Order: sequence, then C-alpha cells, then structure tokens
Amino acid sequence: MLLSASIQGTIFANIIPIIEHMIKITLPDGSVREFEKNSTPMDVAKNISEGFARNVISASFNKTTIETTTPLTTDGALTLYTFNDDEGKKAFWHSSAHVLAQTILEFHPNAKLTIGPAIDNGFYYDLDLEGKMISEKDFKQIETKFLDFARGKYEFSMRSVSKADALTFYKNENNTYKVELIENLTDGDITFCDHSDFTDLCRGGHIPNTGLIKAIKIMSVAGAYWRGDEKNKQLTRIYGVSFPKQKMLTEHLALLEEAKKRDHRKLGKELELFTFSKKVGQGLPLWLPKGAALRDRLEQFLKKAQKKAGYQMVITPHIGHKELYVTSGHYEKYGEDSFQPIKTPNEGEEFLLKPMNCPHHCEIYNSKPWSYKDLPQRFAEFGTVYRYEQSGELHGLTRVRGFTQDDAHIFCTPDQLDQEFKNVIDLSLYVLESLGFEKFTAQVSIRDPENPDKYIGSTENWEKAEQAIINAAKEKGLDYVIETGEAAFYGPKLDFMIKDALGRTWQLGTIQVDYNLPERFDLTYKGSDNELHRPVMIHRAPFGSMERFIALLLEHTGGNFPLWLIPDQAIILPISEKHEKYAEKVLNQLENHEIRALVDKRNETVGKKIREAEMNKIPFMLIVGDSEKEANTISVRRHGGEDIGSISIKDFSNLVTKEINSTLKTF
RNA sequence: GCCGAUGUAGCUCAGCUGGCUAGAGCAGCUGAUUUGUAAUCAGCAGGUCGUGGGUUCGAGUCCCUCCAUCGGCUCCA
Repeated sequence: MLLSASIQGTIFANIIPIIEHMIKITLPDGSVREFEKNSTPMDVAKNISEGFARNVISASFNKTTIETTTPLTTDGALTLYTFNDDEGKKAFWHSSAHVLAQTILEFHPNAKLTIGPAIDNGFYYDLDLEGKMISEKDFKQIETKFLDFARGKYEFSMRSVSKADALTFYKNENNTYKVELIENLTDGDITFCDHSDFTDLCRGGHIPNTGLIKAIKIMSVAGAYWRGDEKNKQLTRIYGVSFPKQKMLTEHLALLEEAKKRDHRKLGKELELFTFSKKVGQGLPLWLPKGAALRDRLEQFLKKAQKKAGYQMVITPHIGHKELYVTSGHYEKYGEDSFQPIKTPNEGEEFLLKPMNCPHHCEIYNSKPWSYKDLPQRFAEFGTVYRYEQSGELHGLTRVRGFTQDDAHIFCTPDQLDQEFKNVIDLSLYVLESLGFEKFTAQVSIRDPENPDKYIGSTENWEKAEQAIINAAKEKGLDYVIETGEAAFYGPKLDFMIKDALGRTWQLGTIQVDYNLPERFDLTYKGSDNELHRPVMIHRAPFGSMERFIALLLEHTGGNFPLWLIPDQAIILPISEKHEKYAEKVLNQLENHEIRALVDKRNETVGKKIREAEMNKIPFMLIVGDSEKEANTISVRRHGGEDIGSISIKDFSNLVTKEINSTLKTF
C-alpha cells in the first residue's frame, strides 16, 4: 500500500508539472496540520517545535514504520517517536545493530552478515565469522570502533532494490544467508539501507543518523543457530545495548546490577531456602528447612482452595512401567531424550522415572466405571517428576531435572468442558492474586498447522480444544496472546507467563485441554443414553511447579514474601541476657496466636541483631527489655525501619492477622 | 548438547607479566563485654586454589581433559 502510494507519487512528480499541493497530517492528539506534499516527518516535528525535533528519532505513518526522512505524499496519521517510546527505542537499537555489523566487519572483513534486530533491552547481530571468534576481551575495542563510526553522523538512507540486483549483491559477497532471506521476499518489496560505506538488507525503521548513538555497551557473545534451527550452522550472536546519552547507559547498567540482587539463586542461598550439590547432581534442588516449610505452606494454601473447588487428592508412584508412557505417547515423543529406563534385575522389565503424572491419573480414572452423574472427577497430586534437561538448559530453580508439579487432571463430559476450564482460570487467577503477581500475560498455545506430525489426535478434536480455550480466555476477560506452534503434542494450552528480575519470561501456571489421552487410555463413562462415551481431560497446574513458582516469587518480592507465607514472621530481640526469660514467654504467646517467631538469644548488641534481622528480611522485630517486661508489651520494629512502638501481644497479633487478611482472601 | 565466560576458606572477594610457609572481611570457635532500633572488642581456627593430566628448576597463575556455575542458542511433556 505504502509502496504503491510512493510509486504513484513519483509518477505524478515526473509526469505532471509540480503543482503546489498540501497534505493533511493528523497528529496523535487528534490535531490536524497542513504541510506541503513531500514534507518529511522531521519537517512536521520541526513545525511542532525545534526542541522536540531534536529528540525525534523515528516515525510511523498510518501505523506503518517509516524513516524520519521519508517524504509524505498523502493525508494520514503521523506519530513521531523519541527514545522514550518503545517504537523509538526499537529504531534506535535497530540502527545500532547496523553500526555494530559495520564495526565487526572492520575486525573481520570476511564475516557474513545475517540478521540484526532490536530486542526488548537492546539489540543483537548474528554473523558467520567463518571459524573466527569474538570473546569478551574484544568488547572494548569493538565499543571504541563503534563509537568512531557513530560519531561520523552518517545518515541512514533507504533505497529500493530489485530482487535480481539484491541477489547479485549478496551472491558476490558469497553471503548465502542473505541470499536465502531475499529468495523468500517478493520483488518490489526489497529495500537496502546505506550509511557510511555500509549496506544491509533491511525493511526500514531507522534513526536519522549514527551520531545520535552516544553510548554503547557490548553485553555478551553467544552462539545462535541460523534461523533458530539446531540443524543449521551456529552463528556468532553479539548482544549490545546503546543509548542517546552516556548517563542512560550508566543507569541501565546500575539497574541490571539491582536486578541481580533479586536473583532467586542468590536470595535462595542467603535466606537458606534451597541449595544444590554437585554430588547429588545438577538440576536437582535440595530444599532446606525454611524452604521446605515455605513450600509446604504454599501447598496447604492450594490444597485448601482445591478442596473447595471439588478436587480430591491422589498419590502415585515415582516410577511407572515403560508401557504406560508408550500408551500415552510420551515415550515415543520424549523417550529417547529422557533418563533412560530402569530395568528390573531378574525379569528385565523396564520402568521410567515419572516424567509426568497424567498417565498415572488416567489409570486412576480407569480403576472403576463411571457414570455421567459422577463427572467431573478432579484428581490432584503434588507429583514430583524427573526430566532429562540438557545440561546447558538448567537454570537455578526455574529449569531443573527434578521438580514437583501442583498437578491435577479433570475428567469431564464434553458439555462440562467450558465451565470446568473457566473454573480453572478462576483458581489460577486466585493463586496469582494471592501471591501478588499482577503483571502476567496469558498465552494461548495452539498447533503449528505446518507441522502436523508434531502432534497426536484428530484435527477435529484439536479444533474443539483450541476453541474451548480461546472462548474461556475471552469470557474471563483475559488479556491473551495466541502463539502458534507452542502447543503440547497432545493438546493446546493456556499458560500464565511471568517475567523474572532480568525480564526473561517464564511459564508458571498452565491449563491444557486434551482429547487424546482419553482415547489412548480408552477412558469412558456411561451416558444418560446408556452408551459409553469419551470424557475430556483438563491438565492444570496453577503454580506450574513448586520450584519455578517459588523462584519467580523470590524475584518478584526480592525475598520479602507475603506475611502469610514468609518462613519467620517475627524475631524477638532481648536486649540482654536477663530479658531472655521474658522473650521466651513472648515467643510462647506468639505461638498461641499462630505467629511464627524465633528468639535471637545471642550475646550481641541490639544493633547487630536488628541489622541481621533486616538482612534476613524478617517482617517484624520485637525488642524486649526492662520497660517491655514491666508493661507486658513488645516494641515492634517493622522490616525497613518503621517504629510501631510498644504494644501488647494481642495488638500485635491483631496487626499481623489484619495484614494477612488484606492479601490472602479465601477462594 | 552448542557458543562465550567463570571456578581461591561456609559466604563475598584479593592474589600484577609463574618465584619464600596462599591473604582480607563476614560467618564459626574461645574469652571479655550485658548491650535500646542496621555491625562491641580481642584471640584462635579454617584452603590438596573445582577435577585429572601436562609444560617448567618452580604452577593459584600457562596448556589440555572432565565437572559445576553464569550469559545466550536449541529444547521445555
């Protein structure tokens, strides 16, 4: 559309004598201004104000990204972006990727360029260095050279190139990657971007010139497969981030440092929640007493809600006969990449460490005949499963080889599916809300229609399942995105995605609709028509896994867990040895009020005890000395320093209860 | 698994281009101190420098193997 409009413009300009012609530009605030035809977004910006124009780095016209130098030839809606806008950042970082590629070519003239997009927090460029490598030692000189180029204030300019010319250009460079990209493009849609003596295949969206980039930091170098496919060659990916001001880079790096303090691996160690041991094995978390207690509290919380929601707890073994997983289809799909089967010494029977609970729950369902009147049946289990994750994929508690799912499987009639699914959404939202997760995205994962052999089951059932999920998400008013090709092999799913301290997205809760396992396990129920019918199955885990959920909760709260969940709610700090007895008495009374507390009896100053209680993130410090003993009170200091003053234990208990009730609602 | 980096005391870190018995703070232990809202003082103890090889007169330091961890890629039932 845009292209044809500009071609038209060119034709008119060439054929018809230039007539003064005005166009109407609508700005985001709704105001309309008139400009001469062929004015650029930068002209518009200057018309608004010179100061503003200096900050404008990118633009979109009728919702299509254009250059700030692109002549406007028709009436339309124009949005101008600065670095403060996401669009502006995107243009800034995308442009930076061009300069990065130019810089790398200085050091490695034979490097083959591939792609270099802007990402959420910077940009990267993938190059084939043909055996050469780049390591952290090279970053400094890359940054220096980059800034040299940036200071050249080279303008970015776009030009259309015919498919044939584009192919010739990159064939001459022996760049098979670009050739492959161009071959998939339509002739007429191909554009190159030039700046300085550097040229790249590019669809556009740049800042006016390189001089706007004042600060650059090469963040890391990594291997990345061409087109994201493991079978392809691994390229060198260089990550960077750039800014229009040095100060912004400094602040950005400081922010990253801050985020590292919330890393669950660091906090988990500091707060003595969990640990790992090389001897036990990588990816196999060991829960310490405080962590285990916290985890148990989370489990009790969910069990209580689940009981109300009509779930029943079941328990299944940690291993299962290989045939079980052959039946479910998991063995075919994942068997090769799993921990290999355990063989019994005499019979040679093969067992697998349980990689998921669903097949076990199917067999529970199969343990007796069901009537439609019995459904839905909801079997829940905190089931520990083991999966062989490749060593490089392990990550703290978020990606492990042994973990516990807060799993449940709902077996219902097709008629009950919608309601059951919506009930699960309610439960999932209740869980997220109770733990203070406000920012999350709901992701609907559906099949990839181009890869049908990745999935089992009939197209008809898949369509039903996908529709059921989308309907439920809509009806519940979830803000959801649809991801094609992200479904499980047996069914589509709705996942709740949460970001960690560094902005990486993780899947927590999940709800999946499954028509396939019921087929494979031949699950049935007797309908009102006295015929056997197939139930539908919902797999769901509101936490996802205890491990990952607690990891994300740690990063979100920075270790300041909700009061109802935190391991130690209060610590009693006797001023000296002679107040120990009173401290014990206070502890006893707190226990009667079901407040989790401990006494710091060490021979240390109060100052030191407070310091350590602060670092241990204990919400309340209860200082007891002569005056408290006298008045039968406690002096309450809140984590962070707030002095609540000297109050009775009953008042303190009320305070704690009130605070807990404000965050923890009943389901 | 692949690319890049890291691995020194329980924790956080120092140890320059290879050169005396490997250092510090915190934690621990012992003693003194009996303390009022973010670190009381002193002493002691603690390390086959991730593992196994190699180069060298000599290796925490250089090279290789493996293991683990970190940042990515791929994968994620």
